[in-house]
Amino acid sequence: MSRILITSALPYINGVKHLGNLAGSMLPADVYARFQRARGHEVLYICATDEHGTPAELAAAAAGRDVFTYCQEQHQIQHDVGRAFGLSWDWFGRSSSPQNARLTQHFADVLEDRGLIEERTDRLVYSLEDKRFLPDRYIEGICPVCGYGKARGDQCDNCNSLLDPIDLIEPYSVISGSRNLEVRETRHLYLLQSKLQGSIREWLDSRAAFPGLARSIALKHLDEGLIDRGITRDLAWGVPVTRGGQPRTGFEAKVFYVWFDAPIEYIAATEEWADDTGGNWRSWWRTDAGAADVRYVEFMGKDNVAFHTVSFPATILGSGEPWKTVDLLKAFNWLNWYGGKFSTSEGRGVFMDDALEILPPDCWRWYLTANSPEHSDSAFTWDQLVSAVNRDLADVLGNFVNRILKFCEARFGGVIPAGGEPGPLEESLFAEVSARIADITEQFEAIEVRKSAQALRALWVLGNEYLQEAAPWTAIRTEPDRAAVIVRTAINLVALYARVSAPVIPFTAEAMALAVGEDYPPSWPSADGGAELTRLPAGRAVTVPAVLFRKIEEADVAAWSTRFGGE
RNA sequence: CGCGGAGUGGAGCAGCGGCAGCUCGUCGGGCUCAUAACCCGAAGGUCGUCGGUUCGAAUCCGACCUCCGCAACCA
Repeated sequence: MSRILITSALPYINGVKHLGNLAGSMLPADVYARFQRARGHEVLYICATDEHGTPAELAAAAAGRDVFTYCQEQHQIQHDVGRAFGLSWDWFGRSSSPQNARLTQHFADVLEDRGLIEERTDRLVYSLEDKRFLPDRYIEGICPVCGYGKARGDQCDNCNSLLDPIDLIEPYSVISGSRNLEVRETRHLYLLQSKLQGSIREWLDSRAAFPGLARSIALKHLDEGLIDRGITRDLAWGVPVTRGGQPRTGFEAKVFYVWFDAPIEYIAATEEWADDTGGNWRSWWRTDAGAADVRYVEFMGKDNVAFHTVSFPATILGSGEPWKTVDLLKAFNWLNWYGGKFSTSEGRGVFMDDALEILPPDCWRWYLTANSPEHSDSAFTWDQLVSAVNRDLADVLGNFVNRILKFCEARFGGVIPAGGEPGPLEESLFAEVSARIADITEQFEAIEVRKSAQALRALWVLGNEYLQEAAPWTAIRTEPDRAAVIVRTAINLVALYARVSAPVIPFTAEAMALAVGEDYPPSWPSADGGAELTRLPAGRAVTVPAVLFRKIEEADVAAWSTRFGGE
C-alpha cells in the first residue's frame, strides 16, 4: 500500500463551473482517486475554491454582496454541486482560509530571506471612476498595431500582438466603460524566477514521466527563459502583504496576486483538512515529515500547466524547504461547445447544475470519461451524449444487469442457484475476463482516461456475448444444473462490473453491488477471472434494481437543444 | 517563419516501422431471457498534399496545406 496525494485545479469561485471544467480536472481526478482507494492505497484527494482577485470582487458587487459573503455562498454552491456529481474530495477547501493566508505569507518571507523577492515600481493603468487599478484584461482600446477597435490590454484578438495596456489608443475600462484613466506608479513585489531557471529545469528533468502535453508546455516556458513575475496586486480582496508577521510598509492596501496564493492552497487545504479531521498534513507535504514516499498527482486543463510547472515550483523550490513537489501532472485540452468554447460570461454551454437537472451524474461521468479531451480539443455533441448513454450504458451494461437478474428472479426465485460446474464456455469466459481486468487496471493506473472507458466497455460486452452463447433460457428446460451455472456466472459478472465500474459510475455501481448483495464501496478485483466469477455464494438472495439507465429520447434532445443551443 | 495541439472508412477515435483497428451509424442474418434490447456477419479507408529514407511508412525525415487553442499578469 502506498500513499497517493491527488489535487485537481482549483475552480474559480465565480459561479458554477461548466462541463469543460469538470471533464478537464475534477472528474478525472475523482476517477483516479476512487480507483486508487479501491486498490487499497491511502488516498488524499484535495480540491478548493480559488477565491481571490478582481473577478470575485466585481461579481460580488454585481450580486449586491460583500465579497466575503459572496464567496461563502458560492463556495457552498460549488461544494454541493460537486458532491452531487459524486466528486469524492477528502477536502474541498477555500483559498481565503486563514491557513492559506498564513502559509502564503510564510512563503513570501522565506523567498525574500533568500533574495528571491524584490520591490519594483510598475506603471499601471488606474481608473478614477472605478477607483481601482485595472488588470490588463479589463482595459480595452484601439490596437496600436492593427487598429482593431476592441483590443484587450494584454493582447489583440485581431492581430494576436502581445500588447502593453499603456500603449492602447483611446483606452477605456471594461468595468465601467469610463475613459477617465491615468497611468500611475505603484510598488509591487516581484518573484525573481529568472534566478530559479536552473533549478526548475533540473527539477523538470527529474519528472520525465509527465505526459507530453504537460512537458511541452513547461519546456516552452523554460526554453523562452523565465521572467520575474509580480506577485502582488492593488486590491482589497486577497492575502494581505506582510513581512515578518507585520503589515508590510507601503503595501497596506495591497494583496498577493491570486496566482501566487492559489497553488499554495493545495497545501493549506490539506491543513484545513487536518484541522477538521485530526489528520497530519505535514506527512503529506513535508518530505522531512513522512511525505518522501507520497506519490503526488495533479490534474488540470492546459491553461494551468505553466503555473504548475514553473510558477508554483518556483515558490516551492525557491523556499529551500523540504516540500513535496508533483510527481505526475496530467493535463487536458478543451472540451468545446459546437465549434466555439463553453463561455461562463455568455452563458454558453451546459453547466454542472444544468447538467444534473437533465441527466443523472453517472451519465455525464461516463460520457465525459469516454470522450475526454485528453489528447486534443474535443467537441461536445448531443449525438455523442445520446450514443454514450443509450448504447453503452443502457443497452450494453444496464440491459445486461436487468436481463440476468430478471431471469434469476423468474426461474430461480431471486436466489443465486447451486448446482453444476463451470464448463468449457465458462473457462473461455474466465480467460477473457482475466485479460479484460488486467487491461482495465493498466489503463486506470496509467490515467489513460479514454482507454479506461474503452476497456470497461469491452468487459461489459462480454456479458451479453456469454449469455447469447450460453442461452440459459434454453438450458433451463432440459438441464437445470447447466442453467444454474450460467446464471451464477452471469450474476458474478454483475458483481464484477460493480467493482471495476465504480470509479467512473459510482452511483450505478452501488446499485449493482446492492442488487447482488455485495458491499459498497468495493475493493478492486484480482486479475483471476475464474476466481472473480465464482465468488458469490449459492443461496444468496438478489434483487432486480430499478432500470439503471433511462434512455434519452429524441424529444429530450430537441428540448435540450432548444434550452442550451447546439445542433 | 509567435507558440502548442490536431489532420486515419459517413461520425468520433486508437495505432506511430512489418498484412489498417475500435465504438457509433448503414446493410444482411440469428436469438427471443432482457430497457423494441442482445449476438453474429458484411459493405465502407490509396491513413491532409508533395517529395525523401528503408527490403518495407499511417508510423521516420523535409517542404507545404487546412483546422483548433492561446498557455505567466484573464482563474
